[in-house]
Amino acid sequence: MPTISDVARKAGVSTATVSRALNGKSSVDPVLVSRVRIAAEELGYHPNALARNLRRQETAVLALIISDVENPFFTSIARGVEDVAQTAGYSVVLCNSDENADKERRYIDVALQERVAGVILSPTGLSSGIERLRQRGTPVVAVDRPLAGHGTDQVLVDTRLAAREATEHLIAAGYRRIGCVTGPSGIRTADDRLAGYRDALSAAGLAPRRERRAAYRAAGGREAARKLLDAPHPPDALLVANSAMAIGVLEELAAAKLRPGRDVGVVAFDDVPWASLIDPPQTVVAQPAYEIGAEAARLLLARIADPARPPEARTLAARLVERGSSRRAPV
Amino acid sequence: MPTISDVARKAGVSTATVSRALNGKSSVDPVLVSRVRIAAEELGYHPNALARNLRRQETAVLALIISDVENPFFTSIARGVEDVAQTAGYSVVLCNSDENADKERRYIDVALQERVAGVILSPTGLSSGIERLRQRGTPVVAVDRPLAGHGTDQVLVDTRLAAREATEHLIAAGYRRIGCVTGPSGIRTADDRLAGYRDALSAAGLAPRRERRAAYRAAGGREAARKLLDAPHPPDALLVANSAMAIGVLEELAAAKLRPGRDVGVVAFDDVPWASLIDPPQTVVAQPAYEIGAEAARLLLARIADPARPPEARTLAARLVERGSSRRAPV
DNA sequence: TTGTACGCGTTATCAA
DNA sequence: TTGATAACGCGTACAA
Repeated sequence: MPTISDVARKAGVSTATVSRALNGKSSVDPVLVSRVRIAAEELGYHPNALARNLRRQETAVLALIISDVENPFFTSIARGVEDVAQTAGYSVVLCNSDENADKERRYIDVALQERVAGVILSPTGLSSGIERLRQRGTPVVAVDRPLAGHGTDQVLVDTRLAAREATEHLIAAGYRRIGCVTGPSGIRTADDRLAGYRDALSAAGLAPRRERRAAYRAAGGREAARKLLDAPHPPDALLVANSAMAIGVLEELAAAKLRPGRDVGVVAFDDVPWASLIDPPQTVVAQPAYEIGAEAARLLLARIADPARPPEARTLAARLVERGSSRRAPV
Repeated sequence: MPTISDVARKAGVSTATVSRALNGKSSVDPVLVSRVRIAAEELGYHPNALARNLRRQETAVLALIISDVENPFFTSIARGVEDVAQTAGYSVVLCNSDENADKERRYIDVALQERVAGVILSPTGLSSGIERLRQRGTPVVAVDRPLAGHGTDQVLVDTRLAAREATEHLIAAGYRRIGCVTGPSGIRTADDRLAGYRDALSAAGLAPRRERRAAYRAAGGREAARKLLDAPHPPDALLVANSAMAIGVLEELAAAKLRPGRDVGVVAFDDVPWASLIDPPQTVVAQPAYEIGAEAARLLLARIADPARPPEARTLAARLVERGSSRRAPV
């Protein structure tokens, strides 16, 4: 592990000159520059980022804290963030909070301790850790879910409206006993999608509601669907708030010999790659995940560059993609 | 951004005592400990990991460099790594090399500069960057694909054998014109799966081979499938080397009105969550992705603890999961 | 243009 | 048990 002074010694110059030569800041004699370059190369010298950042009081790394690495929605966001960050010379550290407030707090602590330049996160809940970021002045951008208290940059989707439109689409298709499978209370997207569902039902004068909450995972969807189907007046259609849950729901429907688009209408959030592959193809609410990530990264970089700029909240629109699962078979 | 000396001043002790109190190393007067704790809390003190690591000459972060964040196989690996690392007090930095040697090299550089404690990676190709890690003495574990030159810890899958068995399964089902859709030349898994396919064909005395390489993505699968299907004697079954490619292949088959398990047999690598959801359910080669990650993390931690221990290469087995897509309809 | 010397925030050594 | 102090490796005033 050669240091800058090893290089200096080998090149016959001072450490200051090595630093300047390698960073191309101040003007250095071209002859010395190449001597330094060669020495560094021969020694296999890699500048110590720890020391450099300690000295510079800044890091070129962004932390992205998402709630589920296995959810394609979030990995698409990650790609968006990465592409933008990359071109600006930043690295991205991906952290998986696993929809767990404790893990989220731990990762925020790590981000704080590592002195990352900024944080992008999809808040798990009320998110206590966030205040410490604010207090330390670390730039933060919330994605997918809003952060309580204003003054935060955010990139969200009008998910309540999207849920309402999806439900209205089911109503328009002729379904009348529409149910909703959503995530845990407290997770904003889960609450908003449920609210949108209720909006549509109320507007259409439909009752009663058939609602079920469960974990944002396949097992949760399976469980919720089973309970809904076992109830006295089971739903004839389902709005599912998350693609992982949709897997469980579809499994449960198959087990009950209920075919989507014929026996029961189904619309699920997120246009995953396999949505058009299943039979029948799945009607989905497509969220612009990649763009959310890219936009969040842009916002974060802008704030790092100018901490005083007014906070921005961008809301992107989702798009209903109609496929076979929400059709209603002729009676 | 309060420092350790702010805390020391406020608690009326030396910085050394603060350090000791907060790290619980040496024995400190309990009274002082609580005074320090309170002072730190009130100040909102977060130790500067940069300074700490610079001093300690070590970091508690692992870098995981994978070739595709959007591939469920790799995100499962990530979870395995994370779970093991977490319990050992390490954080995991996830990097997406995107099957791109340049990006891989850049991330290896970052890992080197940030002085991470160790690296787990799925090598993109010949991987030149790796030597610099070795040379610097940074522990490395290869996953999914081997690293040229011995002396590296590795966690692999006997993917050639798995491909052979999958092909034999198709043969046993009655298919005779079996084709193979695999990834780019140079990516070891792509090469090995192709080799396994050839093994089976040779052993059964079947010819000619119907092979096609393309990018490990849906578009690649689509393109490969189309070319194979357009050929003079199109295949009656397909072995697909990757789940992303499988999406493209299935789309292409649907477009050609070819139904898996009836018109054409299909086996694909990786038991993705939706494999049993499509119609017919997809026969897959299930790789123990989570376990690969967990094992790699264990190996890495062991090497960090003891750099002198002999390198280990673990090979895990894949499992063929028979479902509908590889059945052969009665003639 | 180059070199000397200090400080970034910690932890570890050594005395007290 | 505690405190003063020297590193860790780098960037950058300041002086030459």
